[in-house]
Amino acid sequence: MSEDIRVRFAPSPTGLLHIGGARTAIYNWAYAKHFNGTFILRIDDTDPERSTKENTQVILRALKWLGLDWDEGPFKGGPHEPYFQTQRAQTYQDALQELIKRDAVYPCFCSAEKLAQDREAAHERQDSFQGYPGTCRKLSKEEAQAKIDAGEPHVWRIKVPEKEFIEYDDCVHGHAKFNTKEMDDFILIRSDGTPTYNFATVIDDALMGITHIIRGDDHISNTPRQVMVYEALGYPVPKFAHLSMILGPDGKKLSKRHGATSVEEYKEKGYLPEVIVNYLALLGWSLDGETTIFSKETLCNNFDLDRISKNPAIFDEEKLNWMNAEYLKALSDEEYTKRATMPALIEAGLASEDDYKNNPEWFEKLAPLAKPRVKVIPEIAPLLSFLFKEGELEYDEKSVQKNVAKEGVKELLDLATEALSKIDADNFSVEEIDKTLQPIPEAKEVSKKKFFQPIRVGITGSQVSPQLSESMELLGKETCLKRLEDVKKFAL
RNA sequence: GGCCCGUUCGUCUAGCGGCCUAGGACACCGCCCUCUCAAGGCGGAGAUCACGGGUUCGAAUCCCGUACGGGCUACCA
Repeated sequence: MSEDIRVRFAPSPTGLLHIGGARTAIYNWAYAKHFNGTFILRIDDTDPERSTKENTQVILRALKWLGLDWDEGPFKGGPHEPYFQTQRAQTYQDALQELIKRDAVYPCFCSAEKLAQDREAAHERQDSFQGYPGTCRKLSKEEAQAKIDAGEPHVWRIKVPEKEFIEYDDCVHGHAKFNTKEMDDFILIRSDGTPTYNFATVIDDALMGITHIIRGDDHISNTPRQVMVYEALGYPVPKFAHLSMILGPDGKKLSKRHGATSVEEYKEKGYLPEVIVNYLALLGWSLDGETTIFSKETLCNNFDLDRISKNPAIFDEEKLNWMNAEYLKALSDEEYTKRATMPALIEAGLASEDDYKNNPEWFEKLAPLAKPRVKVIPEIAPLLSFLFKEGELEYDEKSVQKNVAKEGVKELLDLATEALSKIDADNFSVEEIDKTLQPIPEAKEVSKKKFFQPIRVGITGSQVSPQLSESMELLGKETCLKRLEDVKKFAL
C-alpha cells in the first residue's frame, strides 16, 4: 500500500466554473476515487478585487451538479479547516515567520515605480534576465530592520537558492528541470500583508498534505518557484500533473466569443451532467482509445495520470451534442420523462408538475417520440407542442401547400375521418389506428405518402413530426377528428 | 528578449522501435429501412504522423535543429 493520495481542486471564485476548470476538477476527483484517496476542495480567493461570494456559490453548485463530491472543503469540513484562503491569513504569517527564521526570505522596499523602471530598462537592453535584480537582497539585516522599524512599506521576497537546478516530477510531461539563474526573488507577501498565489497555494497544499497537484499547464512556469517554497520550508515536494488547455473552435483560448464556456451555461442549454463529465474527461484523456461513452464508475475505476495527453484540445460542441443524445436515448422512459420531457414542457409553459402526477403514463409515452429526435433537452418542447395546443392549430404554410392543397386530398381526408370515427374512443390505440388507416392508400391506389402526409399536417400542423399513429393515440379520437376536420378547408 | 510547453484524419484521440499499407469516435458522403423528420443498419472518403537532419537492420514512436502555436517572465490566479 503506497502513500494515501490527496488531491485538490482550488478554484478562484473570480467567475463561473469554466469548462477547463471543470475538467481539472473531474480529473482530480476521478484520481482520488480510483486510488481511494481524498479529494479536497479549497477556495483560492486571495484576489480581493475579483473574488466574490456569489461566484463561490455558483462554483460549488456546479460541482455538485456534476456529481463531484469533495471529501474535505466548504460546508463539509475536514481536518484542515478553513478551506477559504482569505480565512487562513494567520497560517501564511506563521509560514513567513518560519521562513524568516530560516533566513530564506528578505524584505524588499522597492517601490512599484522603481520595479517598473528596472523592468523597462532590462527590456530595452534585451537582457536575458528580466526579473527582479535583487536590489534589497543586498541590504544588511540591520539596515532592513531599521527600515521596517521606520514604517517603510515592504514586501517579502524569497531568496532563490544557491543550487543550480530546481527539479520536480510531472506525471504528464515527465521530469522537469529549471535553472535557478533564470529565476528571480519573487514576492511571497505583499505590502498589505496578504500572500501571493505562489505562496498561499504552496503553504496550503503542503499543510493539507496534497500529494498530487493536478492543474492547468499555465502553471508550469510557476512550478519551479513553488518548489522553491516547499524546499525552503522543508516540506516534501508533491508530484505534479499539468493539463493542457481547452481551446475554442478557432484554436484560440476558449472565450465567450465561442459561446458557452461555463458548466452553468451547459446546464441551461440542456446537457446532462454525466455527459459533461464524460465529454470533458475525454478531452485530454482516453480510456483505451476505442471507448467514447463510459459511466462515471468506469471513469473512476480506470482514470490515471499516465494516459493524459499533452496537447491542447479543441472543444467540439457537435460531439458533445451527439453524446448528449446518446445518453438521453439510453434513459428509461420514466427517467427521460422526469429529467428531460417534463423540465422542457414546464419551461415552455406547456405542462405542469401536476399534469404529470395526474397522468404519468401519458407523459411517459412521449419519451419514445422525443428520444431519436432530441440532442438537447429544450428541443423537446417545440417538437411536441402540437400535442398541447387547444383549438385550431397554426399550420406551417409550406406544409399545407405541399401536402394538403392538392387535388384529391379532400376525398382522402374524408375517407380517413370516416374510418377513424368507427374506432371506439376508448380503444383509440396505435394498433387500431394502423389497422384502420393502413389499407386505405392501397385500396385507393395512391401512395402512402400522398395519403398520410395530409393527415400528418392536419394532426401536427407540419409535414415534419414524430410518428403519426403514436401522436394520434396521444391526442385521442375526438381531437384527431376535430383536427382533420379543421385541415379540410385547405384540401381540394 | 529569456525560459518553458506542445505539434498523428476537419475535430477528440489510439500508438510508448518491428503487430501501422496508422486503429476508434464526432462531423461528412453513399446505400438500406421508411407515410415525414429523425433514429437505426451497412459501406466510403479522410492523416506524405508539422518540417529537416540524424541514431537504428527497422522510427509516428529515440536524439538534434527549424517552423508554427501556446504559457510564464505581476504586490493576478
